[in-house]
Amino acid sequence: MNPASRMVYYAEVWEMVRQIPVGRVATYGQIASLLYPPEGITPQAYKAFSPRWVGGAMAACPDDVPWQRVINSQGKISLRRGEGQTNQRELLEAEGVIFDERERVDLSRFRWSGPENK
DNA sequence: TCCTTGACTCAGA
DNA sequence: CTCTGAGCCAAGG
Repeated sequence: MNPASRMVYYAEVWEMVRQIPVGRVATYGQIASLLYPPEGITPQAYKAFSPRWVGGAMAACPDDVPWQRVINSQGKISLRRGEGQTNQRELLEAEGVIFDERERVDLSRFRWSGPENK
């Protein structure tokens, strides 16, 4: 897959993430499932790896993307290796998202319901 | 070209 | 519900 296609995909991810309202969170897999696979990617490959691509997109996201609202399917914050603990949790708490004592979010309560097919 | 790693997920205990 | 382990395909060294 060429770099250009990947950038386009990243841009789509960011666009989707920007639609997550304040006080809500979404999972990597959820974001991925809302987007169409990049060109030249088989459905199987997409299913298997899209969550990590979303992660990759987050790693390179612009400042106007609320990356902190994207967490893993367990409701926990995932950080890139070596990346020190950021204040992602504080950012979310400031938006009204509640973390339990194990730094976990109750997805059944804060999970973003999707683009609402506006 | 080969080998390791990955902001993940799902199934099984 | 929580903890472990295996697997997914591509990118990067």
